[in-house]
Amino acid sequence: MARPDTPAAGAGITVVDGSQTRPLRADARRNRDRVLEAARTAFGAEGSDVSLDEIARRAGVGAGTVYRHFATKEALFEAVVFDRIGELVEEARALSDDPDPGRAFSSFVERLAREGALKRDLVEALAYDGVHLQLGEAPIVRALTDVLAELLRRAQRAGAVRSDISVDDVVALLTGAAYSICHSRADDEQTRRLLAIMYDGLRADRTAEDV
Amino acid sequence: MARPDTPAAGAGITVVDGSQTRPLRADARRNRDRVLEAARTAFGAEGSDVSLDEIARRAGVGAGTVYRHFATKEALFEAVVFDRIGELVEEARALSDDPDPGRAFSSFVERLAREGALKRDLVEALAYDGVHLQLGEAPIVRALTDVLAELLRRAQRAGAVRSDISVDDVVALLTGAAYSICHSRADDEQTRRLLAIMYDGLRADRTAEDV
DNA sequence: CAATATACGGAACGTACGCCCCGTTTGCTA
DNA sequence: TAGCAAACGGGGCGTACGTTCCGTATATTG
Repeated sequence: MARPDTPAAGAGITVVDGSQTRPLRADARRNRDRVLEAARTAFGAEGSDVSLDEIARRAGVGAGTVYRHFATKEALFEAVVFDRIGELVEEARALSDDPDPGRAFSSFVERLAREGALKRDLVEALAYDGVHLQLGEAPIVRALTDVLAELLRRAQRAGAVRSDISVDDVVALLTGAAYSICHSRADDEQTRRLLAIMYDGLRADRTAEDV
Repeated sequence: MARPDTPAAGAGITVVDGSQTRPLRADARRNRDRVLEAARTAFGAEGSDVSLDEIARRAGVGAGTVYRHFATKEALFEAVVFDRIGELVEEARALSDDPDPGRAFSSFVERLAREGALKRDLVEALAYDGVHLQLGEAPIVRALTDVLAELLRRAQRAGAVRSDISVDDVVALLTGAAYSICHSRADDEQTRRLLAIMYDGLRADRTAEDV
């Protein structure tokens, strides 16, 4: 992202929400969806440094239209990332009372890593949190952390995962795994191996005696 | 990096080498060293998107001076990264006939991960290879791969590291670990834990039966 | 110390990008 | 269908950055 020095003094622009005010006009609604979809694709494939003009072009709208729906490029990026995180949270919640906590944890770990490996924006958001963005405070991120913590705690209690690690460790590890997978253009076989290594490390019952 | 569309048609600029032609003038030599040192610090701490003007400023020279020694910003970046890789290769070679192959491998893995965690340029170079840069062909990178392969092979033969992984896997894993460590601003304790997890995964003698 | 090749600094150029403005178009309402 | 608020598009502004140019300064040589 570009870290603009001018903090984008928000003009009276229509913002994300949409409640309270009257519903969007039909074309506005349609264009907003198109922009979001184009942004999902672009940010997912190339990360946050796709230009806004490029996204507008792909969405088939003008740049001004994008700004009518999202106050800044960063707001658009956040909207995309929050969407993705929301989907993940939902999946994680569905797993959180699985009778096999070890399996529940491992399948979500794999899900998250694979999703990150495919969607650069996710990795960027998780990794650069606090540097370019400050999305750490967002409720949806909190929700992800919480549900992941729950999965981890249950897996640890069941003895499936080593007990000396925290949610932050898991997130850091997943971020790194996703990063390396998507940047090394790993094929399916290599992806499988990398995830296996990581997961073996996570469940090791011994504490680390060396390294 | 900025991926300039104009491929910087090299004017008759003094290039890295220095052999064959008469030695640099004293001030030129000094400035070149200053630039390299400033670039090491800047690229190491912030990655390749530090501006060239900023590097020149920190080195106490003008932008023109930088270009007299390095044809493009990318060339400067490469010079810094190659330097670092060269140092690592030297260290790896010193370990390559260690009587304990497992320890030799693990200590180099830790060394590389920690170095990457501290030097963003390294992670970037290793990860983005082929995307922004094409440093994969460089002899020094080849040398790193080779010596790492040797360390890995010996560790595997000694039964210290699982046998189903390749050098590429190790590099990808290390890149990811370094990335997550330096971006999550992990403290020493967390760094230790992440490396422990990774290394436990690497030495697991079982093959991955799940995930 | 004079002469000269070498190197220096920083102003200037071209480009890319985030963001805003405004004349024009379009969906909604009566 | 007429009138209007809402929305559109894309040209334009300011900035940042990579790179080049050139008038000036300095190390080197005899």
